[in-house]
Amino acid sequence: MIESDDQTGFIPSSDGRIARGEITREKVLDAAERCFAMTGFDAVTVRQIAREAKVTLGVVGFHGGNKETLFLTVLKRRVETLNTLRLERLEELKAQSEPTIESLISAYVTPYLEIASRGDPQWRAYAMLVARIVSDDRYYLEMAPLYDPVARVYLAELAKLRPDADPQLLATSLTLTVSAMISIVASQARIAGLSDTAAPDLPLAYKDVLIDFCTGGILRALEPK
Amino acid sequence: MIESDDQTGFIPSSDGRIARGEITREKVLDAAERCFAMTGFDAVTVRQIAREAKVTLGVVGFHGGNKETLFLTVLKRRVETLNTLRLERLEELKAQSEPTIESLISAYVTPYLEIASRGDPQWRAYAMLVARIVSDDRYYLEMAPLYDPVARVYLAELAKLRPDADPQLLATSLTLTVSAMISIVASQARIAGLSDTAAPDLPLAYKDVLIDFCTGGILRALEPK
DNA sequence: TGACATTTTATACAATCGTACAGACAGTTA
DNA sequence: TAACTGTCTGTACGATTGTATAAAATGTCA
Repeated sequence: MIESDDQTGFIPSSDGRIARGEITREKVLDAAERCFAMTGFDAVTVRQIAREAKVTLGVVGFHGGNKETLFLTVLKRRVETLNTLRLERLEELKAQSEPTIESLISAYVTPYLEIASRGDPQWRAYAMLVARIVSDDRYYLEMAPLYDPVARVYLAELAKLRPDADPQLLATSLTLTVSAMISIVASQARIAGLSDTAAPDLPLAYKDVLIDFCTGGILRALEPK
Repeated sequence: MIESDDQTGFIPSSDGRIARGEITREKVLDAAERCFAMTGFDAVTVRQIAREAKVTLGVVGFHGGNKETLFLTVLKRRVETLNTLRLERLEELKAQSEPTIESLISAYVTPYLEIASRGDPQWRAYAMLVARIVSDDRYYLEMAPLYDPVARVYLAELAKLRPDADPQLLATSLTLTVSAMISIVASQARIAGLSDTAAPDLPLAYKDVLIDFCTGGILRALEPK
């Protein structure tokens, strides 16, 4: 049904070092990323992914393995990038001046919003996928070792600013911040629905509200009674 | 395999007006509620629901209809109750004194936390199910007419308190509040994971932090720059 | 009692699922 | 060229899916 695309069978042998299937592999991972982001793990069919990637069924298995393996591969593929962005922002922050709660929140939140707002639909899909799995405890055990370390770094910075604050209160505050951040990307339909005017669709447009909301929230939550 | 239970075939014919299958119907809906809450729509099997309800496969279809119909029935079954609770709280509030942002947030958030903290595992399951669908735009169109009207009532109250605030800012603030509330129930594993101490598992225990966080957040988000 | 409506059982069905694999194909190396 | 490795196609498999339905069971009512 679908005509063979331009690059079918093309191999970048100029270098000779790039494995022949590397391009196909990425097509598969990209397609899987889009599919999983759209409807979640269970609703997605391996055949759907194949169709989306414009490859045959067997290729998905060849490059992606198990459906579950494929899912985890997709998730882990970009974790490093996001984590690095967050840590870099933090370092810049600390190099310039003393961090504040607001600037910490900004440093944590901005990379994710930027990723979700990029032109690249692939990064946007990844952002939605993250939103999907973060709000589901089923995946927590699998995902915790990937994301929590960076969260703990930020948690430590918050603790430096509020040495007397209850650690559990700090953890809760950060979790609430994360879920607020996530909902900017995941619940855009609801935001647009409750505003009667057409709401902007780029997550970055909500950056200031989000940062204000989370900063104000943390400040008040940590305030000694 | 499973022995016939105590009440198999029992009919409350004392009244005679209660349909014979009403008990079975509720067993099916309850089981479906628990299953859908646990893993979401797509991962659940009609046969799983039947097993959970301790009825045969056909009974699920007889009382619940389609899998999708069953899902919607389960969702709609308790909406009225939750909405009423929220509106009652609001009325009490307005009767006593002038509402504040904090008291409004409390009135909106508390019923949900209480429902999720009840001993009744069924209500708890419903709370988790709501958390699942709220954070998924796939269900928004179906759910908006059920939940949004009450949200709009609260939105109007907020607007009364801050007449000059941008309506879109108000809508965003409320959405962030909702997602924070939801995450208290849905992301308990993550909260517990980031706190190193064992965190309490009753959502109501987080009521104060949540209200502080959301009020502080809204106050700062609405603050004129 | 016997006709009746409702509920439950048991089974069947086509469709689709994830996975596996033999063979065709392509490009590299000897 | 021939052997070889990595990639891809096509198809097949058993398992499981959602749904439908005939027949049995159950309780009601005349």
